[in-house]
Amino acid sequence: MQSLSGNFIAPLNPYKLSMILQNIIDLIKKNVNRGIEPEIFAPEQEKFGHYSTNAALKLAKAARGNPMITAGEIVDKISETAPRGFFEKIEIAPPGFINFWLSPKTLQNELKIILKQKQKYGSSNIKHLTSNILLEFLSANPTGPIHIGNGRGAFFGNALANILKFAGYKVKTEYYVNNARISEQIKNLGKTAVGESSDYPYVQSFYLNKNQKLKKQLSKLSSGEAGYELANHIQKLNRHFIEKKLQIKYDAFFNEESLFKSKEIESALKLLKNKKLTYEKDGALWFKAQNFGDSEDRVLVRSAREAGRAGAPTYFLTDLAYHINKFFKRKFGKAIDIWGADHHGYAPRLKFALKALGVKEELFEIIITQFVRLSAGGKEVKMSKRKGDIETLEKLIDEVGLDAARFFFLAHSAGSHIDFDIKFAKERSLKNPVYYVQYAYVRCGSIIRKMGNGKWKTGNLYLLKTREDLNLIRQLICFPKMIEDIAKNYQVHNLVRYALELSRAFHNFYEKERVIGASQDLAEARLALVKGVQIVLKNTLELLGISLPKRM
RNA sequence: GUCCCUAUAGCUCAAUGGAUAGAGUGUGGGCCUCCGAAGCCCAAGAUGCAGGUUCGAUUCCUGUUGGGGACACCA
Repeated sequence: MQSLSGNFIAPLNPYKLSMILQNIIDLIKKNVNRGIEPEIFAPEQEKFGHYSTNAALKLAKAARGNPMITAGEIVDKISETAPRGFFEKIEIAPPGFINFWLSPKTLQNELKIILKQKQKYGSSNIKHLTSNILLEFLSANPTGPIHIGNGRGAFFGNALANILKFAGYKVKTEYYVNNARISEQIKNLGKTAVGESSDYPYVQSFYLNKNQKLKKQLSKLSSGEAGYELANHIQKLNRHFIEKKLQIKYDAFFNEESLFKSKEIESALKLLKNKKLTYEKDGALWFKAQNFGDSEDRVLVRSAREAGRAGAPTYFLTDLAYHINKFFKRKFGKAIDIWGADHHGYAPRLKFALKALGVKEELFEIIITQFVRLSAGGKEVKMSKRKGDIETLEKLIDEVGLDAARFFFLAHSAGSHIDFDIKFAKERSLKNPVYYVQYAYVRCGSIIRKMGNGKWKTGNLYLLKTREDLNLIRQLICFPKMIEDIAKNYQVHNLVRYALELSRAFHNFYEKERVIGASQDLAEARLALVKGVQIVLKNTLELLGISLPKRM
């Protein structure tokens, strides 16, 4: 049986919860075999305390010991060295969990910190090692409107960027515009515009019929130029929609076409050739993807197999040049791409290529968002740009509202398929849980408004000791750890669930306890608590991009 | 055929290998002389199937069945 070594470093007053928890983790880690990460988490059930750790279970497993005995040792060590009065109770529960109850004093101290830090509560300004991140998301093709499926990437990317920045990372957001003149989709778009083909049948009804001037102008151009001009027109409309209606601002829009103007396509090719990663076959130039684990080699430059396209770069090459630009020209420390599931099969080759060029695997992450399956009254609706039956995101937002749409998309993990019934979207939007959260915020504001400004002191927080009081504080103080976790695991939907849980704790408090009408001392203390809830709800909703109504 | 995602309550979704699998919605029943009832409380209701690893599996592995998707010198 091993015993614990090392000391718990007690922080000075005022107690800082995050430091104490970190100390516990560090103490445990010192005593645990490498590769085992003990976890401290907020258990779902109240009776398991404010925080809980499985450290003893992990430690005992590694050492083949008895978890209950190991837990006892850990508890001895912690209670020996923790600041006096920090914990109310520490308990060991079978099969070996250690449950911590913070003392009312600790909880109340944390509330003081919330009131003091306000909009900064939960944020961090620690300089992270993998700072300077480029986050690319949405990047819808400029050949049509933003559709409902794009909504996932849009809201997810935007919220993730907010969270990463809040957590202290340096992040730039970017939108990649696939508008290269040489690409087949732009050419086909042009042919459709001048009436030489009908690859994009909705172009007439969506764009040209509404804009005769543009139609006339395009008809004078070659199909290639018409495609480029139309793509730029569509992109302009899409960007306007993204910025004005979705209220998503990007740091940059990057044009695919610019990679040709700057000759970065050629230099990317040169780089690959110099590293001997290419070969010629059947008149095309190939990347040796198999050498890096891909199932087959991939074409970089086309052969004359398709008339008129010999020597043209594939999308793979332009996309690779774009990522070379991210890493080597602009020198981002890390790139995160958010892609729709229809591109998932394409992810490996890009990863292999960047790996071949020396980019460490963990510095290039691709997050795949799964499909949104559309139905109408239970019947599935197929989205096909070609057929012209497009369900635009704009139409959806006009029907259900931006907040409800955002909340719905963000509530689901990126990797899960979601079903969306258009027919019931509006009806369901009235029951959208976003209103549950916003209503909690409105109730906070209502109490604060009624109490009036300036007439009350912060109050004696030690009077907050009912079940509802303490439970509410318990929810509040989870916020910083929540942010920290999401910045690492990108599980944005956890923040949505947190918003719901905090709101629930508040609604419960609201039903069972009084603020106005309590004795003056208690009313002051509860007012402070309500202000704390308002602060954390505001921080949460702002990160998610949900509006904060004063009245509903 | 190969590969990726997925299967949890009537429906839509949660659950970094942990404790009695949570919410919303729907269904049934309660709560406003009291800070806004867009709220609160109570009830019934679920891990596709078969094995394996583990003190412990919704989670990991194998097989199987069903759903979605990708397999271009399109993007």
